[in-house]
Amino acid sequence: MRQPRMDPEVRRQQILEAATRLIGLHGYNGLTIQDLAQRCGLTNGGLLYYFGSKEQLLVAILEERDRSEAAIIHADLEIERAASGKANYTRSTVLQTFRAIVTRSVTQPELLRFHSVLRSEALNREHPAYAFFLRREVMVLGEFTKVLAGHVDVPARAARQILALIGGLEQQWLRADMSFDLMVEFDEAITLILPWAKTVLQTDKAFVTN
Amino acid sequence: MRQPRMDPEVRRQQILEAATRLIGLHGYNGLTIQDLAQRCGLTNGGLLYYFGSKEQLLVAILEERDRSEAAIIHADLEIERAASGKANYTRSTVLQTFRAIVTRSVTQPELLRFHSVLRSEALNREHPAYAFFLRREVMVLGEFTKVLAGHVDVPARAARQILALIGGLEQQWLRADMSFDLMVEFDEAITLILPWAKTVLQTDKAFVTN
Amino acid sequence: MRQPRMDPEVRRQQILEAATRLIGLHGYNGLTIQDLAQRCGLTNGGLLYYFGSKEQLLVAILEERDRSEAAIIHADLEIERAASGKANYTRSTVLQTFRAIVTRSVTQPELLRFHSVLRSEALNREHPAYAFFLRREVMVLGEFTKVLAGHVDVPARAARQILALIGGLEQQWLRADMSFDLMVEFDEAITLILPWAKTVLQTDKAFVTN
Amino acid sequence: MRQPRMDPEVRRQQILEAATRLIGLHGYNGLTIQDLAQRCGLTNGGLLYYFGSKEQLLVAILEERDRSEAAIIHADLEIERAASGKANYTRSTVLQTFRAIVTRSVTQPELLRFHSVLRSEALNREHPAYAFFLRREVMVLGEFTKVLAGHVDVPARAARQILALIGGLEQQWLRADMSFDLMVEFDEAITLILPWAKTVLQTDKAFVTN
DNA sequence: TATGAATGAGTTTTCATTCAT
DNA sequence: GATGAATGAAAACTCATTCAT
Repeated sequence: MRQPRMDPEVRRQQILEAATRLIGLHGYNGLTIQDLAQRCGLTNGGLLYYFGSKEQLLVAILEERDRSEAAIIHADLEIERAASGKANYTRSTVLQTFRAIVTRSVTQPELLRFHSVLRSEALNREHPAYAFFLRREVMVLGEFTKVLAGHVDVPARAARQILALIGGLEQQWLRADMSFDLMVEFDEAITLILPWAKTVLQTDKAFVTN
Repeated sequence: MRQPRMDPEVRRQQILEAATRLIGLHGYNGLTIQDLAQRCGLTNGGLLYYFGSKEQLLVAILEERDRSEAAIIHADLEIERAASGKANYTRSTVLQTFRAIVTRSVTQPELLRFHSVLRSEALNREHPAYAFFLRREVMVLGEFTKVLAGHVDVPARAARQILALIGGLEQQWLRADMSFDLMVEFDEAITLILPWAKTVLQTDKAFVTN
Repeated sequence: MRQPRMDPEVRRQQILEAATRLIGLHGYNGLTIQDLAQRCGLTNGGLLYYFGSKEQLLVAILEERDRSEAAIIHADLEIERAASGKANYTRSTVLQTFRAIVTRSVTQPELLRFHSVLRSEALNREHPAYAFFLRREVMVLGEFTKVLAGHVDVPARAARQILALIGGLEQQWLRADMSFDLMVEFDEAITLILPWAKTVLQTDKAFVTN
Repeated sequence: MRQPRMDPEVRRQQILEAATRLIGLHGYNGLTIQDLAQRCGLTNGGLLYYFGSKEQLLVAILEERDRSEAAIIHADLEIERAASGKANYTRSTVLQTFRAIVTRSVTQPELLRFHSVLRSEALNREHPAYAFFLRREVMVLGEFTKVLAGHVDVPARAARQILALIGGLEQQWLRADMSFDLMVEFDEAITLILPWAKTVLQTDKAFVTN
């Protein structure tokens, strides 16, 4: 027993993080338990002790993501609207909803890589993450649509467009080795759909700065 | 010798097509020579007789794609501009350039799947298709930029946006099992960037109909 | 500590019983510590705390069997003969000796399964139960031979035959999912070797009934 | 490629034989592909090339057995009876039917070991050979019953007894390391059920000798 | 009395590849 | 122009066992 026995919760997190990174590099199919275990400093069996199987490991990652993401975003929005008492969200909130997603991608490119790669791999109905990403896409589109209510002509369509823009720009950003400013490009792009975005952005920034 | 000895070129094409389909389903990592060979009605060795190795097979597919795609698009454009004698492309041509891509995706969803899946898998520098897709993205963005000259404020940026929109909408379309009209969604989306698109479309259609 | 800390002796018995059942199903090779531990509601390590190793667990089961079986049979017989003062056993005792074995199998089919399966698996010299079953077969044949003295021409041969019949019928009974009356079949079979068996049986029964 | 490429049919037979021997020693659960492959002078994969999986290997063995056994016995019997024109078999044939089985066991102890061990292991409904041995036992009992018609009071019962005797004696023989004469013991035992057996045996032998 | 993390060896199976025929 | 036997490496997973706590 060479491995200096770690706090199990810490170890779990360590594994999840390493797995997320590796899937971001090679996809789920390209991930090998052996490689992952080695990078975590344990044996094959030692790793599977935590998650039982490769697929369950994936599920664990996705669940973790779900917890830390969708829930939070949704909750934030609800609170804001409840507080305001109005039917629709403010322009600032709408913009922040979308920008928050991109901000996260910029600050955590490994997570972005993970999503970008796995999401495409999971286009196949038999992929273990297929259902997850299908469900999630429906949910995100729904959420976007709600958020956009009152701000565009056809909210569902705009939701599609924004989601497409985010995903598409992110992928270009990764392929270009993050050599352009994703945030700037997104801000420009969102202006196509929400023409008032630029003004709001400047106002918000001014507000923050002062 | 069960296999009724086929014309080698036909056989090659058959293999390439089957491989394209399978990569569209499982990615390059998920593709197995065994599976592919079986579906082509020949043995492992028989298949490798044609392509030497799995990676060379991938290269062959990509080369084939290159030939049948970029070349054609580019050539068409050049011809058009040369004929017109002007510096910029006509609105109709610009629109057709982008629509042609989407049209191809709609009419050949298996090719779309192949690109969608492989493009993401190839985000990794070590992936055998990494260089291909990097090169290609640069080229496409360049082409788009040129085409957009004189039609938008910042052509390079619009190129980015259009490419992102196409890729993003395509992926949504695949995940939704092609249950919405991709062409319509694209036409709506392109209007955000090229406000005159709708008019041109109607005119063109009228022209075609009459 | 989920397990409600049990009386260690009770726990030991619980483990032995579960192990007996599982070996009856999958043999010793097919038994896994993991499975056994789970069914006993404790962990791998917890189980091995009791028996040290898989092989020692098997030994423990066999010892337990030895204690509760051969010993008892043998003792009963000795008492009977000592009491009677004669050199040979009475017909009733002879018959009861063999019937007792079958009765046990009928009333405890899980034990029968255990013996049936393990006995065959242990035909291999390297099997951890090889010596046990070899010793035991010699002993049983010897016991049978002694018991049969004066009742058949060649007691050792009859012992062989009876042992074969019991084992063979038992296995048929198990394979047929206990769908015929093993006791009846045995009583009929034993009559081939001990022609007076039927009469004795009827007399004994009459005696019991009245 | 160290292995001097063998005639595939010969290789198949070699594998089947080695597998039969190993299963006779360790059972199906105790058989490992690795061990088997090594003894055949091939790698794991090389072996599985022939049979696909461990279970399919077992199936192949059982099918081979079926072909070379039941079929032959049955055919022989039918021919004999058809030739004689009578409803029942002759005493000599009846006896030969049973003796043939034992003879085979004596001359091919590895086959006997295989059957003895696997038959018990396969008492479990989930064992891959369960169905095979169930079907086979039903068939054998049926065959025996037919053969015994006209020669004993209750043919089905006698069939049971004979099958039990054969199986039981065989197992004793194996455990005793073949140190007694199984054929003799069987001939003595069958006399219990077919009292004329001894006479027939002597007559047959005399006939053969003269 | 156990648990629970971890090992090391081994399991079946898969895969890309090779090469004699 | 292919087949078909075989390899070698690696895949995911299992298992008996160990040992600090």
